[in-house]
Amino acid sequence: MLLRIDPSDRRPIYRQVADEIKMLIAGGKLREGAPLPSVRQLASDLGVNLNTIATAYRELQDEGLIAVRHGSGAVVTSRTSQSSGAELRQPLRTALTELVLGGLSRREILNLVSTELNDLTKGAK
Amino acid sequence: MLLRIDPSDRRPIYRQVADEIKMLIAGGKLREGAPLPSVRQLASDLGVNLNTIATAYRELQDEGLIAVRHGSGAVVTSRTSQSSGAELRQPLRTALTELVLGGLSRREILNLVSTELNDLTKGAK
Amino acid sequence: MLLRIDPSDRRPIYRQVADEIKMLIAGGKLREGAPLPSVRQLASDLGVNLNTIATAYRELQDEGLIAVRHGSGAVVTSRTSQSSGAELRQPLRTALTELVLGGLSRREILNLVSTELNDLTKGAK
Amino acid sequence: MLLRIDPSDRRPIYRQVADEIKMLIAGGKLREGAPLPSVRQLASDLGVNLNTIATAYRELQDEGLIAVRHGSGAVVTSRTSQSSGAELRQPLRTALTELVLGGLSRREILNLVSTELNDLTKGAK
DNA sequence: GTGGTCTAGACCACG
DNA sequence: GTGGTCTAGACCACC
Repeated sequence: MLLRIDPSDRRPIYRQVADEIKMLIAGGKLREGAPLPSVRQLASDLGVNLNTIATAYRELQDEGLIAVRHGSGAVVTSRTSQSSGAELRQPLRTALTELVLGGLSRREILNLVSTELNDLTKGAK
Repeated sequence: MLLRIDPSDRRPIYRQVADEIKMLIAGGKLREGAPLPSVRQLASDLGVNLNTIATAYRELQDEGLIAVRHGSGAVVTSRTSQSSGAELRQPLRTALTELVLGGLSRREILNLVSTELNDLTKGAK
Repeated sequence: MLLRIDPSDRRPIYRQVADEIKMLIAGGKLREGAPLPSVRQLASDLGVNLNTIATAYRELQDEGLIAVRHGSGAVVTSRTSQSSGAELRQPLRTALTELVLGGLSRREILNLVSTELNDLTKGAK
Repeated sequence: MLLRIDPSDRRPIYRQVADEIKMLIAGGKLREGAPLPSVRQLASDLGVNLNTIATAYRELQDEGLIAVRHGSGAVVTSRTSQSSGAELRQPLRTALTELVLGGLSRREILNLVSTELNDLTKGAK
């Protein structure tokens, strides 16, 4: 499992971890049933506390993306509940605003979105 | 200045305020030189603490979007410092990941992005 | 013995097994003296670890619902020790609280309880 | 805020706290907008760690029962999302099974449920 | 003042 | 082995 955390990122570590795993799932790199590394293993790999990873896994579990069982680790599940559209659009709006302020044209932004969507699924089996 | 804060939004209030002002600037509704309401005035309008608005203005100032002068209020400036590409792309990636997990197709996402970009500049003078 | 375990159920497997057997006993489908499958047999049927079933049987034994003898399997017994009222009421309270928060009226809840009690004994010989 | 935790209860402390607050909300003793004690205050009152209470509050927040904001504490909100019926019935079934095994008759159980529903709303303004 | 996050370390529950 | 919970204490973010 290749994950990287960035200390300069303003998101808390547990969320960075959860978000990266979400990307792997969204991109098809982690399919339903795929096992995730153990909390201890991943904590050791990333050099963070065990509880930090446990919090990340708990968030993913609450969103229905993984199933965690006591003696047998965590596996990817298909998402059962879907978020409402409104909740999904707010972060998109914020991200697009920053791009516009960054000087990108409408065309450049659409190209960037297209590129990012490709990257997301790049290398999926 | 029409701003609305949403208590159910998970972002802190100061960031909601900063983000909304950013959208107005990005959409051309607030152009260079346009005056912003005073910290005191805006705090009163929104019914929030003075420090909350001050923090929002400080963030905008740090990003080079507004200039704050003692005694003469704040005005919109053209952005001087450009963020690096990586910083701009990370929130976009997170937003797109959620859309993919929400079940939207590539085409639907591109349409949504297009719509949001239109909304951003809707009504700009 | 028809038992089903649900991976998406938050209860540990051993408790799901114990709870299902309890329902069979409470509903009269397993009467005093009825033999239970061996730990090995049930573990095999359900595809779970031997220890998991052993833990379930131990819990049932601790509550006086079954008697386990080396070499001769387990049989249902009449319960000898009665739990105190407080211990029985706490899970009921929690369950009712969730129903109320779920928006069910008092009448709807009483109907639901009645239905569940019927289901419990449905098909008992 | 009168809350009690029971060390002999098998539920973790954070869940006991969350469940008790849920009962107060379900019973109308804590209405929409009512402020909850601060994390530190409640932790001190109950003699448990600050993080334990924070976990309880986070669970309530995730269920949409309270809104927690950084500088201004937690307040009760109306629940927005409703759980599905299946999830609500499983704990009820388990609770009823224990009552049947405890020797209570159908009539006694219905009376007990009725009593508990009364207790839940007892004393609500 | 408020809550949020992280650490180190302990002990328990589960399979 | 696995994850879950709790503690004590630290530091940060928000209002």
